[in-house]
Amino acid sequence: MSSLSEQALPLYQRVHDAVMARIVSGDLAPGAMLPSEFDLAAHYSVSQGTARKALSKLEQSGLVERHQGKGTFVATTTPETSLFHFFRLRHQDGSQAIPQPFSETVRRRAANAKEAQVLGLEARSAVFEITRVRCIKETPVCYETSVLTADLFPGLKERSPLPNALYPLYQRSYGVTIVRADEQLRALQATSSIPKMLAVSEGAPVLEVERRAFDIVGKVVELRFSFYLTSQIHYSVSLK
Amino acid sequence: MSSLSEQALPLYQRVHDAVMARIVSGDLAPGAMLPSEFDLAAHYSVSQGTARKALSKLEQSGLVERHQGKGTFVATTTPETSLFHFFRLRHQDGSQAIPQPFSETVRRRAANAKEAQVLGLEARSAVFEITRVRCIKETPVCYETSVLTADLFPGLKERSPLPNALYPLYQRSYGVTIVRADEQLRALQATSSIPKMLAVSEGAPVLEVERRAFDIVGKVVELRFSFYLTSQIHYSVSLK
DNA sequence: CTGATCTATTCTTATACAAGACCTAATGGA
DNA sequence: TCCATTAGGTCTTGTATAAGAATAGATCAG
Repeated sequence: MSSLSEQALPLYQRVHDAVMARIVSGDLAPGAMLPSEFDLAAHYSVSQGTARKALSKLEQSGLVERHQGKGTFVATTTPETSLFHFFRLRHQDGSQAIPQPFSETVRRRAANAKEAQVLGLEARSAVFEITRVRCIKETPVCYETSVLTADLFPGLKERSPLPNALYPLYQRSYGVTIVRADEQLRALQATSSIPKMLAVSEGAPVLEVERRAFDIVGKVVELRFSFYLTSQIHYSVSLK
Repeated sequence: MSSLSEQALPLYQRVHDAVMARIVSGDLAPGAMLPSEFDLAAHYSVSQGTARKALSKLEQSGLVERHQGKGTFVATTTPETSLFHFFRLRHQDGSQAIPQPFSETVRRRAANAKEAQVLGLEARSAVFEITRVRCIKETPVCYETSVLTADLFPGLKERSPLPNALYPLYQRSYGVTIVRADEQLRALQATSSIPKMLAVSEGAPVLEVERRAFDIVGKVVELRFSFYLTSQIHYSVSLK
């Protein structure tokens, strides 16, 4: 039997934590099948119902998917799911708007003070900076800059051009799963390099989105600034 | 025993649906205590564990709150909860920004085409229009217009001035519980009456938020347009 | 190739006991 | 007598287990 050391916690919680640790560590990769309820139960010396409750908690938090008769699997952040979750742009008719990459630059540089603080790094640590302009039907609508801890993404620069959706890349190639993103939105006037990149006049209204993307253990992995033109599209969110 | 007619559904699902119906109908009002697991079990001729599973589902969806040793209660949308959920404004330091009402007008008028369609009304049905300017520290930061189906909120006009948070009022005085809100955000230039109301120059960038607020059965109850100045504050959202 | 059967999985339901909250009445000291 | 404290009882939800049903897929006989 395996170690379920931490006393005082309910059994199902301890099993939950143990399985979650295996997922977080990468021992159980996305898409992998988990042990069955009975196997888990035997392994941790609990009943099937208790193991089941642990798995149900993991399912609730979206970490695993369950299929009757088939098994339980570590959730895969498919491109679709990722787009659906973190691409908040919609056309006026409500359909999802997916701006296509138009230009892209990836460079490695030292983090500035804010970036180091947000990403939890030493001052002036190495980061990757991804700058992209994205278009909808030939019209530029988005200018965005993503900053990543360089150590977590070795060789990222050589992968350019990067795919439209970055998070599936993070997960598949680097084992970094983005599960949450906090965003701050403001309306600004276009200044500095933005008017040129988005082909609008100086002072035009743009929607600024500052995003912090978190991995499975709650660490900030990416700091991103996006600037959107919202004449044809809008940012859509559901509060519940 | 009560009717659990619908066959083919699991027992716990049928109990869940039956209890949910009582909540939706208002038979069990917000704050009311539900029958205990054993009472429910006896009433519907199932085991305590099955009744418990039904209640757990209701808890997951946020419809009820459970407290060990005390009981299960229909969830109350407290002012705090409401603010926390639907007030998305934050100061730069991340603390919640709560703009205070500065001026307010409430009038009854006929719905325009879009309002009638969104609210699911006949063309030109009666609606209430609430227009407010809100301030943070004497500075106007928000201009908003809410449109409500008049039939659902009798005597609303006479209640002016309305409280800062409207949703607790909807719930306590009219039995309308807001559980979800979809929002569309755009960056616009201030035009028409907005520059005057918010004391900014024509063409200044403003954040427009178009909100549809849904009640417990998924019906749109309120259509709201808000215009924010985002120099001191921002709109904050967490995607997960 | 088709259909029956087998096997492995999750899902549903039930039962027993543990733990927490609260009320009440007994207790004991001032 | 009065009042605060405490112990017990009872009602509540929480935790753990077990047995059987439902589902999906593989296997095998014909």
